[in-house]
Amino acid sequence: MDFLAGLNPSQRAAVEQTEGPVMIVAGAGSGKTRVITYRVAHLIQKGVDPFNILVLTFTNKAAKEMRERIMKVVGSEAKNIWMGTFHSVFARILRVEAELLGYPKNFTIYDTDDTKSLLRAIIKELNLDDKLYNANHVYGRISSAKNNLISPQEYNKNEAILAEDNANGRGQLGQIYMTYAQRCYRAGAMDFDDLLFKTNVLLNKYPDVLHKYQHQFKYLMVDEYQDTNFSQYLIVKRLAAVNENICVVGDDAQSIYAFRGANIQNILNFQKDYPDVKVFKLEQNYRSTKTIVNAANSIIANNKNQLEKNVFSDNEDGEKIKVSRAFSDNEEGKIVAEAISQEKSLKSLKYKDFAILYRTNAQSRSLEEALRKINIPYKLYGGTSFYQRKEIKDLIAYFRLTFNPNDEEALKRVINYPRRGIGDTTVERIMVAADQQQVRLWDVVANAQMFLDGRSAASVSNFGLMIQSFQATAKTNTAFDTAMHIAQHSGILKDLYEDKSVEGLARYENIQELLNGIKEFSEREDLEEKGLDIFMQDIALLTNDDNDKDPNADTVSLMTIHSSKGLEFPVVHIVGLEENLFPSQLSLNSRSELEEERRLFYVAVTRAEKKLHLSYATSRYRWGTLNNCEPSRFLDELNPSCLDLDFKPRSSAMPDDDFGSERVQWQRKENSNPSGDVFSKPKPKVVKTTSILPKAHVPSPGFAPSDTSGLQVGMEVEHERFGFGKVINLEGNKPDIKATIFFKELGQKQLLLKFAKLRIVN
DNA sequence: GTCGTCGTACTTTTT
DNA sequence: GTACGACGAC
Repeated sequence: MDFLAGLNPSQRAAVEQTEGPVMIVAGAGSGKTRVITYRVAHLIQKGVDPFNILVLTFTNKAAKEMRERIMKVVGSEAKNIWMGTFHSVFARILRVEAELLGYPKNFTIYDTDDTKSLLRAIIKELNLDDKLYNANHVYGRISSAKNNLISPQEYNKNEAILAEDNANGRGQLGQIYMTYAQRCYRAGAMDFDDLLFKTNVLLNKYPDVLHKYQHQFKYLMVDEYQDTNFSQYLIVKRLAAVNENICVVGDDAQSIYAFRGANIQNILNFQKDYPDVKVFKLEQNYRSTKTIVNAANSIIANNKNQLEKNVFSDNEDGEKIKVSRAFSDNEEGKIVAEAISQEKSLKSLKYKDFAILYRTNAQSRSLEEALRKINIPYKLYGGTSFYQRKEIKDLIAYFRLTFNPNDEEALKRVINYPRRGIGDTTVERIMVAADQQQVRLWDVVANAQMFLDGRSAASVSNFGLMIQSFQATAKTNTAFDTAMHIAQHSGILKDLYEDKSVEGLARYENIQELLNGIKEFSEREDLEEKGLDIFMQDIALLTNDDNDKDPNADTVSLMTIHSSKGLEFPVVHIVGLEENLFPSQLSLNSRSELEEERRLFYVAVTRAEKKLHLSYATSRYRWGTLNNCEPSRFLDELNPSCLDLDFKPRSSAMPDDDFGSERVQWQRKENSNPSGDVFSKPKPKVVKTTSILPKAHVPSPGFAPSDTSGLQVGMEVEHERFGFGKVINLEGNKPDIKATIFFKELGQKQLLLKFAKLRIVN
């Protein structure tokens, strides 16, 4: 157990507390992965059978890395741990139990594209306005229903939901949801949310099944618990109900997936669910410099709903955070690229020590161009992953159809690709026939002569025979041989081969690559079953980084902040710090959404080990047009003593020269932080300000001080001169209550309530 | 039934 | 500026 010696006291305590409910609140960079790894290793060394351990992670990559690290400590035993994402682990369980729920073991997993395409079809069939019933919107609505375990039947009985839909003029949503669920069922398909929803159904409806898994998983661990939704929460709660050996790990400050149903309350309320929970806080950040940790703390202090913790660093102070201003998105790219080039040679770093993080994928373009221009190698993470490419999905659709001929989305995708004379009209007829005769699409295809006539019957029939021949091939051949056979006989390989354009060539190569991947799978020695059906099982759950050809290549990393979670880099550039971009325009409607954006910024900042660069542009192309941009409010929230600005005031003293060298000053630069307290901000000098930063506050019309006796932490107030701010602390007794208020424009100030003239905003 | 052009919506994040 | 779906011509 010598590995325990390398842990600090709180890490070690968390590792050694193996029994009962445990919550580990792990600040950014506090060695969370280490703790989970060692905790699992410790369990195994104590004699717990790895088959009895279930570890749920947020990404496939995290699971893979963790397994490898555990393997280094306890050896190959680690292979037997149940470890993976919620989706992959419960997909695996659902395949075993599928028939109880009326699904085939080979059920298809519909990805987002399949789901949307099916929804579009349903909306069309129901003769609904596809603008009002936008597929994205409908999907979101159904997804959130499922994540809250609301079935179609319950949806259609729920007065509140129906009233809301009706009020929005979308009274048919319940009908769409119902139809969608039926069609998925008929197709033997589950979407992402179904994997969790149906698991809940399974565990709820079949006590013996629940009992089986409760006793199988004697020890549960959930990573990134702050990002779990209600559906996931309930699965965990049910599974843990017998042994209560449940350990959740997370950081409320890094909860960034509420937009897709994650519920931050899951972690905030864990102590209520398990009153005898042992809580461990990992507060020492080993990753970043003091400057970076302090900056991160100053950001997150603006959020109110938090678990109390004090993240600190014993590392060196490090360099200040460089803030750059560009006049356009392209210039921003240039600034970043040049900064990387310079810093690399100055500090003898490698390209892979650098990461560029942005809010939206669309921002990558200008950065890529700038990097290419000065020959900096880079790697783009995220974006369209390998498995989302059209040609890959086409071939996979044939595979899907082979193992699940009822998979209607796959059928529609390839029934006329490559072209075989089965046009929209014929497909339409097949669907109508299936509806009228109450049979599945595949039944119509397989018996085309019974339902269709003449020419189209022949081509559809031939298509059906081809799929049946694939099924026969699959029965007796390895994954690779089957895949190759299908690629050839479907005509896909030929079709792509004949396309001699650059894109066509790339598509052909992608298919080759998929086939190579399947070949490798076929040759694996650690698997008992190597059929193509096994290879196919998790394919819808694989994402971008699964196809990382050369993880050690020396390249700069480009990715969204969301996908950077869990990673770290010596030097990080966060770009596009502009209002309406970061924070996103769509998040400005509510406090909770804005707080999520702020946590996102916190995540971004805490990726950096040594040096952080921030940048924004004053204009940027969006939707093909040039837009003016304001700097992000998040810049104002950073502790100014951590910053190093590359621009000076655009005040009267300094005439504008040109865009590039136009200098603006951040007024707080010079006089920062006399007290040394990272949160206290200096009294502002009254400076003639620019369009960018603090304006002298003009009180709202009719400004009048409120009665502040009922003032509480979290309230928003307006001060006659200091402007708007939020109460972050109250101390002392009446009448000498002292309020700590974080002013939007000026930062943190302490005021005696009996003197301050404050108007309570809300 | 197929191919091409035009119009629209997209830009939040992903299992 | 792109990508996809709708619609019309052949």
